[in-house]
Amino acid sequence: MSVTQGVIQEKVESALRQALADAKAKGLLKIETCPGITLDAPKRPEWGDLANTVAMVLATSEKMAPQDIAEIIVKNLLPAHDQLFERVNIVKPGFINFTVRPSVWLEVLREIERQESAYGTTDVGIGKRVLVEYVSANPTGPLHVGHGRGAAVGQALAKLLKAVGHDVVNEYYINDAGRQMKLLGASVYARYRELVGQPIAFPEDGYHGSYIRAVAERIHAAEGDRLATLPPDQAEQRCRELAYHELLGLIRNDLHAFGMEFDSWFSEASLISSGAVEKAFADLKSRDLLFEEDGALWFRSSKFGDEKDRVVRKQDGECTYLASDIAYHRDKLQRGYDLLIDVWGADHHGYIPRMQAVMQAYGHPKDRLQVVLVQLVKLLRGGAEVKMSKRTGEFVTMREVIEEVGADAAKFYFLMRDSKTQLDFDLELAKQHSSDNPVYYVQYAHARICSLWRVAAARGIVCPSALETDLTVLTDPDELGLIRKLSAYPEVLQASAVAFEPHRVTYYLQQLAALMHTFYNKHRIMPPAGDQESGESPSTEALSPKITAARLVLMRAVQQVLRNGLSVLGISAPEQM
RNA sequence: GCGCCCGUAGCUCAGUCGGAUAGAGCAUCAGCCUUCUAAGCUGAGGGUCGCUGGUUCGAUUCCAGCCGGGCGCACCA
Repeated sequence: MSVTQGVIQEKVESALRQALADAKAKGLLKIETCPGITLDAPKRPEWGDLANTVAMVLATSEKMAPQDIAEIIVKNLLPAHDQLFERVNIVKPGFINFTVRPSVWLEVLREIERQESAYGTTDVGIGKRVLVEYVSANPTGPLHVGHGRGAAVGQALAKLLKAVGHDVVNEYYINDAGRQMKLLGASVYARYRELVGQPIAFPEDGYHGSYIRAVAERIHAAEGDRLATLPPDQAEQRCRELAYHELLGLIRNDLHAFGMEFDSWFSEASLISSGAVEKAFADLKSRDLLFEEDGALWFRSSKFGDEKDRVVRKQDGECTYLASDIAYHRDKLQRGYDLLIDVWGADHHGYIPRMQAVMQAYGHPKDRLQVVLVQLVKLLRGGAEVKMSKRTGEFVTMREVIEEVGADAAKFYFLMRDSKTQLDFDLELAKQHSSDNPVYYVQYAHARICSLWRVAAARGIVCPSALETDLTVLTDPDELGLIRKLSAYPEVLQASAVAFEPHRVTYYLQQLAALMHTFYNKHRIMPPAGDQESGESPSTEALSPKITAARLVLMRAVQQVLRNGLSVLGISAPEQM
C-alpha cells in the first residue's frame, strides 16, 4: 500500500499502475498480486525526481530479470510519457527513475496556494474518533521537564492525527485519589505543624520539595493556626484539599503557558464516587475475568497475554491504581472512541500488556489502545549535565525551562528526536539566537520571507496569484529542489501521523528551512533597491519581472508550508525576529 | 534470570514494511556581508551502520545468538 499523497506522486503512481495493468492485459506480465508502489526521491538528484522498485519486487514472482520487467513497464508507460515525464530510465539492478517535467512540478505551487493552511492534510482518517491522553501528572507538585516532553509529544500527536482527518480529543487524567494524595495531605500538614510550632514526624515517603513548604505557608496565611486545633485526620484532609486545588491550578497555569489546551480533564476520584470502578468490576466478573484469591481481588489479565494476573483490590480492601485505570479505560471505550492513545513515560512500558488486556477483556482488539512512550530528558547547560533528583524534590520544573528558553524552543527540542529515545536538551543552545539553534533556524526562514513582503510592499511590488503567473521561468536546480521538497510535505505529514512520530515533521522543517536559506542567499528575488527595472544580481543572474513574480510565488508557498508544519507541532511562525 | 527499548561520523541524532556511492546538525579546518534580516551561506576532512552467523540477486534495515547501555519485572503509582 502506498502512502503517496503529493500531487505529482499521485500522477506518477497512477501512470505506473496503468502501465502495469496494460502490460498484464497484453500478457506481458502475470502480476498475480498487485505490488505496492512506492515512489521515493532518489539519493542523488541526477538520478531523477522519483525512483521506483516494482520491477525488482516483481522479479521473483514473474521469474524474470528485474531489468526486463522494467523494460516492459516503461514501454507501456509511453502514452503518459510525453505530458508527465522528461525522462524515464532504467538503472542497474532494476530501478525505474522518473524525471518529471519541470512544468508539472510547478503545479505544486498552485496546489499550495489553493489549499493554504490545509495543504498537507488528508482525510484518510475520516470519521475515526481518537482520544489522546497525555501529561496526566499527579497533582502533587509542579510539572517537571519530563512532563514537558510528554506534553509536547501528546499535543503534536493530537494535531497530527487531526491533520490526517481524525476527530481528536485531548484529555488529561487527574490522579486525585489514592495513596499519593494522602501523602500530599500528610506532607503539607506536617509542614503546617512546623509553622505553628507544633512539629510532628514527617511522613515516610512524603513529598520533600520546597513547594510543599510554600503551600503550607499559604494555607497558614489563609487559615491561621485554626487547623492545629482540629483532629489530625480532619486537618490533614483539609490540607490535602487545599494543596490539591493549589497544585492542580499550578499545573493548569504551566500547561497554559506552554500553549496546551486540553478539551477534557478527567478525574480519577469521580470514577470511584460514581461507582464506575464497581461497575467495571461487575462487568469483568460477568465475563469471568475477576476472581478472589488470598483475600485479594484479581484481574485475569494473563488470559490476554499479560505475564501474570494482577491485583485490583488488596487484602486490606484498598483498590490498586490498576482498578481506576481499568474503569477509566472502560469509560473511554464506552465514550465510543475508535482509537485510544496514551502517552506515558517510558519507565511504565511494563504496564502496556495489562492495559491492552483491558481492551480485550471488554471485547475490543488490543491495538485499540496504542501507547506512545516518552523517554527521559537529560538537561544540559553548556554541555554539563544539570542534576536532578525527584526523591529529594530537587528537579528543574517545566515552567523554569519555558521561562528560560521560551515555549517554542522547548517544544521544538522536545520534538526533535524520536520520543522513545533519550533526549539531550541543552538550555544554553535552546535559547541561543543563531543558526546553531534549529528552532531559530526554522522560524527565521519564515520570518525572512515575511520580511520580503514588507520590502515588496514598500516598493509597490505585489506577489501575484500562482494561477496568473508564468512559473515556467523557475528552472534553477535550487528552485526545483525547493518545489520538490514542498511536494513531499503531505507524505511526511501522513507518515509521521501513522507512525505516531512527530519528530519526522521537525526534521523535515529543518531540511526545508535549509533549502530556503540556501536559495535566499544565492538568488535575489526582487531587483536591488534603486534598480527597479530588470537588472543584474550579484551572481550575474538576469532578474526579469517575470522571474521576480515566479520567485515571489515560490516564497509564498515555502512560507505556507513552514507555517503549516510549525503549526502542527504547536510552534509559532513569527513574522519578524 | 525474563521482558521491552536503544547501539549509525569525535558529539547529538535522522534514515530502515530489504535496494543504487549510508545522511543532517554540532564540533574541527578553509572561505563568504556596500544587497530582500550574516539570527545567514559555501567548501573540506571524518563511517568495519555494536559483533558473529543466517535468509536473499541484494541486509544498516528481516531472523538467531552474543556484547554494551537504559528501563521494567509489587497486594507502589
